[in-house]
Amino acid sequence: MNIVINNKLNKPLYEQIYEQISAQIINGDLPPDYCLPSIRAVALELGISVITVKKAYEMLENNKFIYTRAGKGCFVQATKSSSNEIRRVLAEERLRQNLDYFRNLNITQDELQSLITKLYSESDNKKP
Amino acid sequence: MNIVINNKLNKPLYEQIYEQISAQIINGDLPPDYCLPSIRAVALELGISVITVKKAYEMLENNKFIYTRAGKGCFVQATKSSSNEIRRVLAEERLRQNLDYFRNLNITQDELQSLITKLYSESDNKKP
Amino acid sequence: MNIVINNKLNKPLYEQIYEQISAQIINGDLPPDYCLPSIRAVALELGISVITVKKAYEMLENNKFIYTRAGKGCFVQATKSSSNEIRRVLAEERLRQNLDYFRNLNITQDELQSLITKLYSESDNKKP
Amino acid sequence: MNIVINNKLNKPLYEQIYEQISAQIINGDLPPDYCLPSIRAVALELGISVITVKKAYEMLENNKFIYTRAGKGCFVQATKSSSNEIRRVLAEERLRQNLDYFRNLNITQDELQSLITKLYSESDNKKP
DNA sequence: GTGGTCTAGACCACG
DNA sequence: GTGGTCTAGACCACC
Repeated sequence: MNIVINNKLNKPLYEQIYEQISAQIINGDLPPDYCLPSIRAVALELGISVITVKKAYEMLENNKFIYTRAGKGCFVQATKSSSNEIRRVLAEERLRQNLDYFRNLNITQDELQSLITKLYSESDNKKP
Repeated sequence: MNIVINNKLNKPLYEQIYEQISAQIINGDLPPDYCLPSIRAVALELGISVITVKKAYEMLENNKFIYTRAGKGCFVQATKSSSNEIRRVLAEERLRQNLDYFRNLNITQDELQSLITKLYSESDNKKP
Repeated sequence: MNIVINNKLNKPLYEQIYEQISAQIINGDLPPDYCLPSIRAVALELGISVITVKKAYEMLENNKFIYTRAGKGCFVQATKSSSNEIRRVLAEERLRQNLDYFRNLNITQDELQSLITKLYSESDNKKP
Repeated sequence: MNIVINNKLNKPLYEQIYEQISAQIINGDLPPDYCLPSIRAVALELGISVITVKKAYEMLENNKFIYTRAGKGCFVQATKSSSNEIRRVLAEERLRQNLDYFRNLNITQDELQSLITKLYSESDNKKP
C-alpha cells in the first residue's frame, strides 16, 4: 500500500489518507478482505499520530470501505471493491462541487475542456 | 450586486462572499471604481455578522480586487477588471487542485470530458 | 436537554450520549434546527472530556441526526425529527439483535410477552 | 454439540461460544456430567485460536456451568442443567438491559408486544 | 464564544 | 500483536 501525505496542503491529514485508501479500494488495487496495515504501522511510517490514522480508518468504516475487527485488524469490504460505477459517481460528485465556481467565472465548457487537456498532458509528461 | 450565501454548505461564509464578488469583478459585472455596498449594508441584507463581511472585503483588498477609502467606501480596482487572462488562471488553479483526486480514481481524460459535457448540459437546462 | 451517564455500565460514554440525544430528536423533544448545547458545555456538565462528547456528536452527524457548523454550533436535522416510522424501525432493529439469545434459551413468545408486562409495570411504579 | 460463530458480528468470539454452550446446558441439550469436546478440538473445528476457546470455557467454569478435571476434560454441572428458573432469570436480565432504550424511544408496551409477535412469526417461517 | 484538527500518552479488551 | 476508549491539552478557523 502506498500513501503520501503533504503537511503543507490545507487538507486534513486524515482526509488525505482516507482519499488515497478509498481510491485504491475502488480501483481494485486492494482486493476484498485484504488486511490493511495496522493503524500503528501507518502512523509510524508516516510519522504522524495513531489517532489521526484511526480517524481516517473510522471514516473508511463509516463509508463501508472497510470493516474492522478489534484485536484482528481492518479489512477491505467486498461491496465497494473495483467498481467502475462508483468511480464515476465519485468523480461526478467532486466535479459538481466545483461547477458553480467555474460558472461564476463565466468559464465556458470549451475553455474547461481545453484546460483539462492541458493539465492531463502536463502530468503525463511528468509521471511516465 | 448579487450575493447568495448558503448556510448548509461547509464553505466559510466569508469565502463564499469573496468568491462571488471577485468573480463579478473579473467578469466585468462590477466596473472599475464601482462603489461596493457598505459592510453593514451587506451584513444586514444577508443576515450575518459585520465581522464576516469585513473579512471578505479584507481578502478582496489583499488580493487587489478592491481598494478602500476610510470614511468613503470600497471601490473596484481597475487592474483586475474584466480580464480573460485572470479568469483562466483562476480556473486552472482550481482544476489543478482536484486533478490528484481524479487521477487517484483512474479517471481518464475522456471520462472527465464526458462528465463535464453532462454537467454543463444539465445546468444549461436549469438556468435559461 | 437531559443527559444521564453511567460510568459503571459497560457501554461507552459517547454511545450513551448518542442514544439519548438521538432518541430525544426522534421523539420530537428537540425540534428541527434546535441548537444543541456546545460540546464544551456538555463535557463540563457531565464532568467528562470534550473529546468524548465530540465523538457522540460526530456519530449523530454521521447518522444525519444533526448538522454542525464550525464556529456556530450543532443543530437538529429536520429529516429525522419526530418520526413514528423511525422509532419503530430502531426498536425492531434492537429487538432483532437479541432474538437469537432468547431463542437459544428456548424462551417462547408467551414467556417473553409476560416478561415485558412485568418489567413495564415495574418501571411504571418507579417513574410517576 | 453445535456451535456457530460469526466473524462479522462485533460480539467477541469467546462470548458467542459462551452464550451458545451455556444455553444448551440450561436447555438440557447437554446433560449433567456430559464431557465437552476438548478446547483444542473446538478451536480446530471453528478455525480459531485455542486461547479464545479457553476463555469461553473459563467463563463457563466461573459461572458454574461446567467443572474441569485437569488431564480429563470439562464436564457439565448438574446444578444449572435444564432449569426453567434460570432460563427466565437470564432472559429477564437481558431484557432489562434494553428497556431503557425502548423507553427512551417512547415505545409503548403494546408496540413492543406487537413487534415481538412480528419477529417471532418471521423466524418461525424460516426455521421449521 | 463555537467546532476542527492534531498531539502524546494511558488503560482496556481481544486474539 | 491488534483495535477501542478516554484523557488532557494544544493550536487553528470561524463567527
